[in-house]
Amino acid sequence: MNEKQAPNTAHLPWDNPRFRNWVAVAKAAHAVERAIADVMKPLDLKPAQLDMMMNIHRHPGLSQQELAERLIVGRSNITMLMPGLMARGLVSRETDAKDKRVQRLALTPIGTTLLMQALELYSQLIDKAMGASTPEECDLVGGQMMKMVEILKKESN
Amino acid sequence: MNEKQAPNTAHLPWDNPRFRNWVAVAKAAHAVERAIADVMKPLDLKPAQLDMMMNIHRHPGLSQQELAERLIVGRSNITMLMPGLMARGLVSRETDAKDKRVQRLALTPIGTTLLMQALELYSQLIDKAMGASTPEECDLVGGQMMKMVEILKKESN
DNA sequence: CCAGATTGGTTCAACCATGAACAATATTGT
DNA sequence: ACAATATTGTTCATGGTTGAACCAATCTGG
Repeated sequence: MNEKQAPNTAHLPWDNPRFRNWVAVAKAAHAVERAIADVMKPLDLKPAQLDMMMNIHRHPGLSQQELAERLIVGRSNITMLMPGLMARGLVSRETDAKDKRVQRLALTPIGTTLLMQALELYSQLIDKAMGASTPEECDLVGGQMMKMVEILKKESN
Repeated sequence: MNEKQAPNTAHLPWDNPRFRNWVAVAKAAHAVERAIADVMKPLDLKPAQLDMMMNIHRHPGLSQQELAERLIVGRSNITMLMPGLMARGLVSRETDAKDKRVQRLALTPIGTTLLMQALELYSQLIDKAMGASTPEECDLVGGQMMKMVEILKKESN
């Protein structure tokens, strides 16, 4: 009946390979997030701001609503972060002419420059962290993750 | 041989396979985190609390310091969450006899029961989300992630 | 034995993220 | 045309997470 005092390994979800492996993913994501925060301190950019700027760069002119969807984040979150980025002249915002409700976002030249510096650091960090993986392995990992996001998107409707 | 490392070559970091794929990992982790929060609402457990309980279950008698290290989280975070879990009778805490500084944590029977329910839901969610992946693919993904955590742990010292 | 350095934990103020309630603007059905 | 409805973004109160400052217990090296 009674096992040793060592780690508790009753037969439950730990036997599930998917579950066990996902826990590793979650932990890695958390670890990288913290490492990113460290690396970005010199640029005074936080992970959330970096994510925003990355998406604005890739999809210039998107609305705050679209941005929130992409980041899987509440709309109010965008609203709260925008003033800081605009005050630093990194992001510009103008109301759409056709629909005065929507605010269209874009990076300023200064924002673009800063983003490039940040991405360089980001990329270096990831290269280091994933240095033990071949490009093929990385592609497989990334592919699995994209599938997951798709499935979750469908589920959540 | 001694080519410059091209600071501003045409390499938008999205050309970097590792980087591009990592973004997918981060997004999936975020999406799952939010899905977990939803699924756990009936049990009134938040992801952070769930993570804590999972670790206490696997390593009964660990200290708050050790727990914080495992979760990659500040010590104060543990301190702030403990009262809630103890008030609900989910986690017990007692000061170590040999070293009166350390607080040793354990799940109560109630806490264990609740954790099992939570893990069942968690496991189901992950099974759904990773349903498109074979166990082998999951193992590869999990393996890569564990390598990353190891690398980052070394780097951060 | 004891002064200084270390370690485990707590407190606190600051900052982030969130959802609900709201205002302004579009869209739709009749 | 126009009253319901929906959508976009903001405000606000709440709760989570953090690092620095702090206290108490322990360890270290004379």
